Amino acid sequence: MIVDTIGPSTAKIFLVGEAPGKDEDISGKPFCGYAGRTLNWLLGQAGINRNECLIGNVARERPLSNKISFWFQDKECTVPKPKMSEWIKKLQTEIDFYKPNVVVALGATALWTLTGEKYISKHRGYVMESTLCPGTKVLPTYHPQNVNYEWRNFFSTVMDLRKAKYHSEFPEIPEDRRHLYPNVSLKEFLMYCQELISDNTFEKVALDIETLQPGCHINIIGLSHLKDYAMNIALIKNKSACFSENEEHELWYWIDQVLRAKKVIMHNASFDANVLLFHHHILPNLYMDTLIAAHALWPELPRDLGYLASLCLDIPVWKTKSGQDLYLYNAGDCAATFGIAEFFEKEMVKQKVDATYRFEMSQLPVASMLQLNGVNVDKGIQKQLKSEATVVIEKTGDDLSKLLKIQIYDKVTGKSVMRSTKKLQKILYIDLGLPVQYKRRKSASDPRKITTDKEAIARLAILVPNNPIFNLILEHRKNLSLRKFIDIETSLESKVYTSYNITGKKDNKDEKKVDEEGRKSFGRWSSSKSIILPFGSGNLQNIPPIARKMYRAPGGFEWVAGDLVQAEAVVVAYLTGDQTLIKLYEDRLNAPFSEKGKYDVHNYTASMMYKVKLDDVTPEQRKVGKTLRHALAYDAGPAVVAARLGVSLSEGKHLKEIFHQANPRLLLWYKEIQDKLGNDRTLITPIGRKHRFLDRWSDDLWRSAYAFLPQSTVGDILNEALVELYNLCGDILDIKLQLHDAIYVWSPLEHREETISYMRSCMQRKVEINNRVMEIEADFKAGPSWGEMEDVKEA
DNA sequence: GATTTTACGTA
DNA sequence: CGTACGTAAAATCT
Repeated sequence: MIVDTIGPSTAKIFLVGEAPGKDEDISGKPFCGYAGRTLNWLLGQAGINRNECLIGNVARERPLSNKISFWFQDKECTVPKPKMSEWIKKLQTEIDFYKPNVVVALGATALWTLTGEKYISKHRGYVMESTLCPGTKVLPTYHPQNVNYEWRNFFSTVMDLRKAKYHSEFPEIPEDRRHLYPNVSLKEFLMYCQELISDNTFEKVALDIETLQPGCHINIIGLSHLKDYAMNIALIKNKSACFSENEEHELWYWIDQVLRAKKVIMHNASFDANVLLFHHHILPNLYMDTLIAAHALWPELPRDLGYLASLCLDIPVWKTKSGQDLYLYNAGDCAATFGIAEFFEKEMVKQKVDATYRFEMSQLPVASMLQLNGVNVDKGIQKQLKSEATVVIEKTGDDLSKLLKIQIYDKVTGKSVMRSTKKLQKILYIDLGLPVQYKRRKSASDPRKITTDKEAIARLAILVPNNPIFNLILEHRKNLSLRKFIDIETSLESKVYTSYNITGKKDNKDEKKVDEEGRKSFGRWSSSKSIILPFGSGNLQNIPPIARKMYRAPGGFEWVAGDLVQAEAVVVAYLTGDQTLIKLYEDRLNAPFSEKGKYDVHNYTASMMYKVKLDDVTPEQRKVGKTLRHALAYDAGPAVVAARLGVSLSEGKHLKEIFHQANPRLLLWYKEIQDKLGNDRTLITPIGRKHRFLDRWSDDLWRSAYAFLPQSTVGDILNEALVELYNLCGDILDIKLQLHDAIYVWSPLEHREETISYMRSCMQRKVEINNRVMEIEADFKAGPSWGEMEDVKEA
């Protein structure tokens, strides 16, 4: 059935979708099915009255199997079939006739039809001029059906529709008021700096640098003092310096003056400010990091400038030709950063996230210090560990070669077959005919995937007893993996470095993937390769214990670590209001060191589960208690419990049941979280950090939410401690690592007690949860290397 | 050569 | 159907 455009001829907004679906095909009306209901809801959120809009689709008939490509001649959907061409002309006529103030392109097909552009995620939120109807204003956003599939796009779509409502009041396409001065002369840039300094009406500047690899040498530096003004200058072109030493000296002098005199705004100061400090010894008067502000406001959303500008500003897309004119691109970034900062100042107060923002900003100095200081590697031990791993790899490889009668190593590349999933699948499941193992699925509706991961190999080892190959495979692969952590490049000072990311690293710079990847970012730091000092394995938060041995303290010093004991479990106890458990933790905290062993939460759990006295709990029962305490804080399934304990599925189910009987508050807490999510999809931690859960309403979302509160709370407590420790004794204590719930430092051998005392006073923080004051105990280890630390016994 | 998938390490 | 994170190499696509 033909589905034509409907709505009042006086409409200021014209909503254009893709093609009719099943319900539309039956009724002959656009957006009357599932997608239509979503559209109504989105419009409601944006304050738009559907009855006042023209609504239609590009295609007027339902395509075969609902695939829009049916109406195109090519897979890329850029060459329409004759029928489609007619419809496009019809749409053009309608727009020219009704003259709406704004046409909202819902989805990629409408975007392409109206503007000739592809990639909806790159263009959404940006006002464009229609190429189909020149002079007509187009605002692209996601198709409602996409919002049904990708719930995280709901927020962006509502923001876009709000912008559309604003733009529906007038027909004019806003002109680009930005004055961008890319690649100016030295004289012009110096004048700009000097004017900025002498004019006190401008108190803020935004800064953005571009750098060359390797080494992150600045080749472009840009400044902006207004949201529609930016200037930049080139320092390096074609690998050679643009200025003489004296000229460059003068340039940096004035940049330094500006960055001291003004409140400086950057997007990702962890990078820009660190490069300025590392290469030019400039310490800007940092006022706002828009990356951190975005994280405080919307931790669940992308944080790249292009995305943020689409939400906060009304400017044209400037990232489309990023490869072509780096100078224009940089100037656009500077101006956008300035504009976004203005928006964020107000929005953060409005959303009451300024405390979270200030807290994250306070973490920048210590994160910066940790990145630039690095961690020393003992080359001798590195070599020894590498050869030990190699011996195991070769031995297990040879044994496997003999047993399987195949060549384990590729003679040309030297690579092991055991790392190739495809080849190993063939060996195990086809050549040997072993039972095929599948990956544990996230949801029962997901497709089953064949796997040869270590869980699968371990299962095979049980299914096929007395076959040595499984252990050999596991041992072989484990050491291949371990060697990757050991065999790393260090700097000339034998150091490795990491970049600690306060907001997490995933920033989805890739426009095509912008709406795919999960963005959680619960407030814990992540650790990734430093591009300023690219030495080491990058992430220092996932080094295996054996590889930690090569990180040794220098003569006269030792590693000291403070660890928040069972931190997440303690937070869960306070959150669930489990009074017995809380008392146990409090008693343990207050007990003298020698008596702490009496207050063992896993013994207690086991005694409650098995209804036996504390003293009668067997080690086996304690293990069960420990496993369940951990797994069920995040609502693990019976299969996982069973697998972890090596028992049957029914036994796993039974254990879950008796655990919940013994800990009834946990299930109530789950329910409480679900109810809170039901209100506004938002949770707030005891520290005051907010997170919205935008994923599809499911067990998955709930489990993620259960994890959020304890994980984020512990992360924040530790970072509060880290900031305080750095501010208090950063000059006398050498802080080396942050591992989510632990802080590692180098301490002079003779000052161990003082070090621990400082660390304890910073780490054991009082936090109010449910009208009780929680304090998580810290315990301490010390030793010559990161991998050889022993508990510090205290009197 | 670029992108996606698989596996694996930590808290 | 624990969560979160980042990296490397293989597999796959263009």
